[in-house]
Amino acid sequence: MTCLQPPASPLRRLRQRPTAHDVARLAGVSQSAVSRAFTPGASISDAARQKVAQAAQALGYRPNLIARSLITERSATIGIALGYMENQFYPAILDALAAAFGRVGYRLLLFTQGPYDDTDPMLEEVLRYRVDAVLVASIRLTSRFAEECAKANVPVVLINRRTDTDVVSSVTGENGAGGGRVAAFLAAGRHERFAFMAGLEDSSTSREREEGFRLALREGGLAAPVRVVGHYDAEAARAAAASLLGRRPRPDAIFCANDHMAFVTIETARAEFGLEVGRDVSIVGFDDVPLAAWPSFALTTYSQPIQPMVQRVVEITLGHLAHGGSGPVRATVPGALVVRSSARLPA
Amino acid sequence: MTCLQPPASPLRRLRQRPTAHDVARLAGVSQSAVSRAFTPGASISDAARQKVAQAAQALGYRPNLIARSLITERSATIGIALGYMENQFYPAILDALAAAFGRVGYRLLLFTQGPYDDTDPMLEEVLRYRVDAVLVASIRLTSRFAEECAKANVPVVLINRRTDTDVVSSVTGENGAGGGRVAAFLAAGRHERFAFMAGLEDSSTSREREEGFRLALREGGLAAPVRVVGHYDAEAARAAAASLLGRRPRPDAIFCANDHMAFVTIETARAEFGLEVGRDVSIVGFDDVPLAAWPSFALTTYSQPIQPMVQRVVEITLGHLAHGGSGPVRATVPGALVVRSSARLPA
DNA sequence: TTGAAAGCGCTACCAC
DNA sequence: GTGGTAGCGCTTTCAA
Repeated sequence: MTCLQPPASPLRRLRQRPTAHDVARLAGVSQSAVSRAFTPGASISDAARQKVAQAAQALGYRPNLIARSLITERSATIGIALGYMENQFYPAILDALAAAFGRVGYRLLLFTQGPYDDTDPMLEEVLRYRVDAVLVASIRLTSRFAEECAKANVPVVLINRRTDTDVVSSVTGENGAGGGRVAAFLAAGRHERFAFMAGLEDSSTSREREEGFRLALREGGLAAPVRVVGHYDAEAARAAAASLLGRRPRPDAIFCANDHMAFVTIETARAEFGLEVGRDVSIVGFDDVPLAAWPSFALTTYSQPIQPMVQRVVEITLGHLAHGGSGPVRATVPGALVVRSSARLPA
Repeated sequence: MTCLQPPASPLRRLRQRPTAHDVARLAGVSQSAVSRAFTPGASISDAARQKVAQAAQALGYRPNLIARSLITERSATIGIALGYMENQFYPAILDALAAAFGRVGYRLLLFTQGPYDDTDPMLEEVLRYRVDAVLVASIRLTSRFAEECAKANVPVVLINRRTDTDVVSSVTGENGAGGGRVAAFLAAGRHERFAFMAGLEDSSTSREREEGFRLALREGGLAAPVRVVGHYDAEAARAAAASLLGRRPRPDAIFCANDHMAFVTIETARAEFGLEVGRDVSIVGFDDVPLAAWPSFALTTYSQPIQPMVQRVVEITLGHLAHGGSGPVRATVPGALVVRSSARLPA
């Protein structure tokens, strides 16, 4: 009895996944035809497409996107560098980004801070994976990162962050204007002793919000705010809030650089100082994450609307992908002051 | 003057990324040597490695992981199907998974519910991308999903979910035991009118927690709980909580199938019914997400510790990847009752 | 230790 | 509309 198994070709490992060749053989067409059958808009007859579909079905064939990527030089994959999931803003935007990019045929490949001390090894990784673009949210990036990506011709879009120089695209909320609007609202509420809780010192977002806040206070002839730093971190924010609330005289209006720190400040005011938020002290945030609307917080905050931001990110990314040479775009998405009850209302 | 540019090879598009060939030429070695220089543990002399490293540096060369994957049949990528980011448990576990898999050389490719009505088109996608394994958290999966992945020889690990049959690996918390422990605690606190808020009807997690809860109540000779369904969703949970709290007599102990619904129930009890949680009504959750520890909620809950769960997921996944044929593993990670003040304490 | 050569599964191009 | 063929950038033999 002769052996019926085909002689294993030299390099062939125990392969079980059917290839386009297998499908072609079964369908009685060429391998090119199989490729065309799986390429929308390719020139192929209905009959051929039908036969291929049937054979593929029978074999459980699925086109290998890895092989396709090798040729097309497009991986249909977008790298996203992200961390700080404790802040509800980031899970929310991640979810929306994955959905929006999914709709136009891209998947997100996640890069968290991971085991690196520094972001640069992550940069190596992200570029080796040949992602079509890189999104950066909530992570400090070295200037080398943007340079290397530019050199490798991989577009970068920053989310909720900017660089000082205009070299890379970004989508942010109305940081300066929002900070100013918060100041005006608190001033109208007859507050007198202002405070600002910064995020990270090198965060453009925190800086811009602070500048807008300070500027509007100054223009209103009001006292400059006391300043503490919460590092966007729950523990640090708690300490910062405690130092602020322990001062005499106590500030009567605290503007936190994001909602996450504002929640911590509210918790601290209540639990450690026995204050009633919105009466004894006013606390305002920035972002308008879902939690802000919950009655326990009822946080007055300046919104950064997720959907419009994601929309801009997608547009800008696809724009870069389409006409590679286009310059960076710095988009600002309008928000609005959402008035709830964590800050005293104007009379 | 002769043209110094090399004649463009037929298929060559405007390529700018240097390849191993380019590096080899500059370093004066073979392309194989370049490959070996970037393969840990390959047999290559220090001198050669040095020359290659230098040339690679000069050219800005990065190995193309796509090309490597085509040969090795490993993409170093793990698909993760996930949604429901509003529940803090999922961002937290995603973050931890990305870090843990990053440490062993894998990236996560994100698949959200996306534009699909049904999860099956997502299945197609995930398998075309040739991910090495699939993680499923918080998404209903059709039984076809697991079958197809098995057929394609792609291991699947469910997180915080199980299938009824033993066909696929899973990592869950102590759902049954936890539900029982909650019942015992509430019984010891002299509660009398129990209620259970279920998640999704077809969620194994919710069912197991409920069974454990009911069983322990029955064994303690206590009344069976009233039952409502919150669908793991904030709006549905609010309605369910309202219906529960509007009953006469009102339940004095509500066990919610997860923390997220417990928070909503607390909010509803306070804002809509003016109740003091922990005195007028006891509310218990399941998960112990970070928010549960905040003073405003101080939620008594049964924990599902993130790190040990992630550790098990990584172990099981790597196990499947190493010896492909191994059967499914159903791991349970121990938790503990975390007593705070949202439920009346035993006397 | 090294280089030549084959080939992973597919797309792109070319004649027909 | 179709099949043949070259080749994407790499890993993996194999012989030297």
